[in-house]
Amino acid sequence: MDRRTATIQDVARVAGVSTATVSRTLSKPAVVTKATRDAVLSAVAETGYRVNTTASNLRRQRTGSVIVLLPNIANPFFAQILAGLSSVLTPAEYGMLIADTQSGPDADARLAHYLASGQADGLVLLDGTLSAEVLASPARPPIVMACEWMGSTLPSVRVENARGGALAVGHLAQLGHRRIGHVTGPPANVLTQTRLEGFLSTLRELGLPQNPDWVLEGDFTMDSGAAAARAWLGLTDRPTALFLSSDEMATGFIGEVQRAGLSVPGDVSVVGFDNIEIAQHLAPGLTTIRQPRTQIGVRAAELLLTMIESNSRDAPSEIIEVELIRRGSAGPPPD
Amino acid sequence: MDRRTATIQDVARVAGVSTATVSRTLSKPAVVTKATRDAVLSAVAETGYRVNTTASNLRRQRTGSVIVLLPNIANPFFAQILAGLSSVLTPAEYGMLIADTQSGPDADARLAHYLASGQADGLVLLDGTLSAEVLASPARPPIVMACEWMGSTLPSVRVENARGGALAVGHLAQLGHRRIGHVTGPPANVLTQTRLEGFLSTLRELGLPQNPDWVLEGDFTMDSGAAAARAWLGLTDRPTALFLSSDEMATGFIGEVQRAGLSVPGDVSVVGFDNIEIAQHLAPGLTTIRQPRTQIGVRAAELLLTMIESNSRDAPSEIIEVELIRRGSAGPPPD
DNA sequence: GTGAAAGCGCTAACAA
DNA sequence: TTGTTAGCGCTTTCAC
Repeated sequence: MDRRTATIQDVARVAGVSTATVSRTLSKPAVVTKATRDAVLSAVAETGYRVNTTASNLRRQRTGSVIVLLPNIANPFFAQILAGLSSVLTPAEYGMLIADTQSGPDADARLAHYLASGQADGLVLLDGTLSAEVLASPARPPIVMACEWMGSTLPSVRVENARGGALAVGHLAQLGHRRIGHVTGPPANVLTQTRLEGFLSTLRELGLPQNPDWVLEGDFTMDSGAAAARAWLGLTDRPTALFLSSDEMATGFIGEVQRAGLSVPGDVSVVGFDNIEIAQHLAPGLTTIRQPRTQIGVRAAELLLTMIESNSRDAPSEIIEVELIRRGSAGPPPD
Repeated sequence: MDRRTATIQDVARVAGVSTATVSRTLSKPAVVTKATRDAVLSAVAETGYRVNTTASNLRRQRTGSVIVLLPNIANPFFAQILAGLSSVLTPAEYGMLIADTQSGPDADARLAHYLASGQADGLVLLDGTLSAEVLASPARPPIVMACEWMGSTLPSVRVENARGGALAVGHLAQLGHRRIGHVTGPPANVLTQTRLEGFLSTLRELGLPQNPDWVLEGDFTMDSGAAAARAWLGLTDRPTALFLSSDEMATGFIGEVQRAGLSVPGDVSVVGFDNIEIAQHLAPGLTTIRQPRTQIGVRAAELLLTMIESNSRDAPSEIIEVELIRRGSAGPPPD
């Protein structure tokens, strides 16, 4: 019993055919006669043969993998998109290589590296802060954006972020709020911009006041939500409701407000964004804008595979809808 | 300007040397003269050459990637271990391939497949429910377990799970509780077993009552924590404190208890396990057992790389310490 | 210190 | 339908 794994040569010898026939049998079984197919398959079983992916890839001038570039794997938000990506890529026999842009120093350089390296048949970008020039690379593989990106014309799977902001404000206004504030994500992030836009334009449409003091800066984390709560507590002229650009921030916000002895929604109404798992387990439940993250991953992967297989660098972008989820954290304003 | 990327041949031609010299210059620069090294490096710059990893791997009989087998990428718990793994594997030029055992039907078969496929230089297992026999595979690559696994003798990075259970019970007992319950993870899971053991043995040591009605079954999710809360509410003879085998469950539990109009820790004290991010943002903050997940990933990756590079199938296992984090969710029992 | 040459294991023309 | 053959791009002896 040999320690080394069997090669296609071994199978060919055992089956009494050429290596080409073995290869054919495995990749397009219809093209060989049943007799040879049976012989080959039993030789495969006997030898325990598995194709050597590396050799196959080299010969076929492909890599069999897709690189996913994201800011932070540990963020549950991305983790769920990854799950969606994986559910499509794995069955299609593509490996998913994950590159964390936060772990290294220069994210742009990393991207440039991956573009040039030829280490992947395609790229999925989940980081909206990368610089666009990098993509000028001449022989780059197909790329799909799974987030918004200012001024990019790349094929993308995007969520109706502006509409999410609009839904949030609309809901709060309908509950009777007129003094509505916002906690943003990190300023450089496009999601931040778009949700803020939806927020502001809806205030305008509804004729509600726009007070710059009521727009607080966050960075999507729970910590920054808690900080926003402290800032809100310190305002002399507090808004009665807040739309926060992520559920994580909303969670941190609510916790801090409650620890200060105030009540949600009694003293302040809160609407988040994402509908992460915890939203329904908080007390009160978190009213939020649902964005289907697994689906974003699934569609992005499908788009990318289409591009890879048709050897195209372009594909129709896709918009994924958001939805308001009503729970207990938003109610009528205090009299 | 050619569309195709430059090969080692192109570099050799431009530099006026052989391909062997180019290869040497790039892998062990010390072995060539400064003159040739300079010529080669400038030719590399000029042509924009990058080594073709696939070809290199084929020639060197390696794959350059590590497979990580886990139950569910979307789980933030695993996501953080992945971050740790990635922070070691990426700089070492290993790709990290992620295989989700939940997405396919037969996890054991998947594992067997990966073991035999030769698609990776090493494996990291994060799934404690896989069957041990599968590992009998003859020519398998190095494997590291980053979780406990009944009866396995594989090199592993483990956490002091039993001690965690003991710390939780000890803390609650010290606060004055004598009626202490437990919410477990899924029964098949080894973590479940070990934490339960720590829980039970400490009750015994401290002479506290062991009531089977006070041990509720969960599955680590927030939903199951909420369900446990409903079960607890339905008990005629309620424990005054609970140790839950995950922070997610504790979060779901607290939310549901609060929605029922009761208070934590006023009516019931809660201790979780993990110290996930939200623990400090709940109101009250969640008292819990900290396990350093990123570090688990880091150590597992380091262990695996050592094994790969020394071509060994064995390595000393490692235990990572846990720690009690005191916050507000555990207090004295109600009189 | 450097070059020539032999493959790693596979697939896809092309020929038979 | 099947076999022959020529590489994919690289690394590594083995000579010099």
